[in-house]
Amino acid sequence: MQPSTADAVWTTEELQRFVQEARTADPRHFKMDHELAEAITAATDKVRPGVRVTRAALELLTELASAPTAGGALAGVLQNLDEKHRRRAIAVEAAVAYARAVEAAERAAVEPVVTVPAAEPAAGAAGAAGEPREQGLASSQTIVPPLAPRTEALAASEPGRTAAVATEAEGLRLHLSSSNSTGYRGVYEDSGRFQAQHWVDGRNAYLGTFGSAVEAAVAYARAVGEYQPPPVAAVTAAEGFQLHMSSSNATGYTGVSLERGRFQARRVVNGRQVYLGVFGTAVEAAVAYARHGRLRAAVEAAVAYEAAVARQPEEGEEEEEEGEAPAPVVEAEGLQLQPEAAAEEAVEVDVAVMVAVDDEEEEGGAVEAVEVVEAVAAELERAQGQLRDWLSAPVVAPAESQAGHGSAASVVGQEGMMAGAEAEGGEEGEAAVGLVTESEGYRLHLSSTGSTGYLGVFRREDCGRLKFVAMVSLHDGHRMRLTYLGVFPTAVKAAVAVAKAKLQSSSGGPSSAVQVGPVPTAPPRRAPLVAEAEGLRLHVSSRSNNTTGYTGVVKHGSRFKAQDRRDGKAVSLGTFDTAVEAAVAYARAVGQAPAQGSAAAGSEALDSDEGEGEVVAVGSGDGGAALGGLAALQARAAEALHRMGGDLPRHEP
DNA sequence: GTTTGTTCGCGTGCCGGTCA
DNA sequence: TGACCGGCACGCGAACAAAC
Repeated sequence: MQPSTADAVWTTEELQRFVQEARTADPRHFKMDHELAEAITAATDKVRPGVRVTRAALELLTELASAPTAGGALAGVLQNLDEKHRRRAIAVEAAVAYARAVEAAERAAVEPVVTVPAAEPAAGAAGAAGEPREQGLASSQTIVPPLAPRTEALAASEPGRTAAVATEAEGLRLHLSSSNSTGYRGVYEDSGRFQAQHWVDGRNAYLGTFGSAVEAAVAYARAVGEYQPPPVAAVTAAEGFQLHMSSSNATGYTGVSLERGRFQARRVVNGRQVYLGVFGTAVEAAVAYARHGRLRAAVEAAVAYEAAVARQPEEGEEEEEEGEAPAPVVEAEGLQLQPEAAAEEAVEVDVAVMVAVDDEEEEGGAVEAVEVVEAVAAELERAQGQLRDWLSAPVVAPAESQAGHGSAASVVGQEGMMAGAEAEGGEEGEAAVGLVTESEGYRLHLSSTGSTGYLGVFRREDCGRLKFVAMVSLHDGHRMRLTYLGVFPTAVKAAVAVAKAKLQSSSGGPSSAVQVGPVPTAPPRRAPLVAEAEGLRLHVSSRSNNTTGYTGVVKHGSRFKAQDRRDGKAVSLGTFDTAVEAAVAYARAVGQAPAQGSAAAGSEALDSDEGEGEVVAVGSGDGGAALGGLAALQARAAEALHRMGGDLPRHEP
């Protein structure tokens, strides 16, 4: 849809400044995907300086900048995820936001939506505008802008590259170098990433590897002593969180300590230190500390509710539990937790509401949990770890996360493919044999860290009897909702409830990242090879000594390494959880496989070799959607950029 | 001879433990 | 609560082997 001309109130400079600010404000975010970071700059470079683009474009860029924290309560969840999972989630969000931003920029540049007020000069006055304007465009005229010229810095410093060389970032001056290919002193490109090094006393000090040259240059500038730290004390709130200030802490924030040049956040829970992560800035760490407090309050509230429900008279087995909806209104941590009979005794705990209970209120005793029994309190610690895993459900459960639990668990998580689940359903075998991966026609969500082995399933001992509590976290398009599903006599039944809930949630649209649902009646005998993924044709290898099935992909421990050959040397393209991801990286680096060549050939070869090889195509929207959409979006964005006269930075084949 | 796969070793930094 | 320390997993490149 074409925005109205009255909507076009932002200048290109404002957009570019916005992107730059976003990059410096959250370098970790942009570090996630170097190409995206480069491309977003390139995208805005394509818009002629001085012209106005739509407010919609800016809003999309806002979305990009806030991608790691989008979704309110969801951000709190993401922050507490394992870093690996979080990176992936952020990368996907960033990809989506990026593609939208490019799309908007494309609209602004290609479609006649770029407007210049007739009353003022086009470039100069518009470029000088520092603040967004909401009005004065009634007489504006619509033009089709020419393709944007490259910036002066870009043209002068790095012809052929799409990103400009910044001279300043994060409050310090960067060291430029005309002899260095990256444009920055002490910064070297290595396998598509940028390594910062500093020579001290004749030794080369490693400063870190970064996704962009600017970030590496910032690290170098810091190392040589030109870093001017921001006024930490002035930042008392960020990302919607009230930060915990501390006068005794060198960083200025409670729970934040400087660890080898980075900032580590920890929090004490039940007498134990909980590691919250390492961050580039003290403010980020402080935000993680505050965020953890809120998440903890949310978990406590849910568990408190569960405890209250459990105290209701139980008259036997699951039938009674499912048939009766104990509908107590429980107040815990300042929350009203009310069961909904219409939702099969589920109670929705609105995380967005829960996180509104700030730590200060909690610690001040303004509200107090209702009789959280000691057993529940002990369970909390375990539940927190499990909840983190569970909330990370958009990433398919690690394939080998359940070592020792048998093959039933190991078949789950193969890039969303419906792998063969040999395990027999039924709770009888769950303890002795291994985790059940399917039951009642549903594929169960496994957890690598939870005490029960299932996502969203919590173990609880009640009056000497072991019970299993099921909870599920669903995103309704606006915010995260934590839903209590009930108490079940077995972990499998609880896991089925979780799978059902997730399936119902995902059936509303194709965006569900985790493929749940009835298990196919005739699963493949082995994990099939994927011929296409993320919009790329993969290189399927027919070599007999290839163990992964993909050219350029080798097994590296429990993970998969993608490597390319350049000038006879092996160049690592990264390591990945799955062979498909590594194959995608390889295809992206060297180009796609021939249209109907290697994939089919590989399939045939495998078929002939073992008689059970299979090649399937994985499109976006299925189990691989979390990553699957990334390349497709990038491809779309690249095409858009190409039409605008530029290209995404890309590895040369 | 060239291309591709495997193995190995090193450096880095994440993460948990301990102590003041 | 903050600071320090150590173990270990991971990323990466180099060297070598194997296949084409």
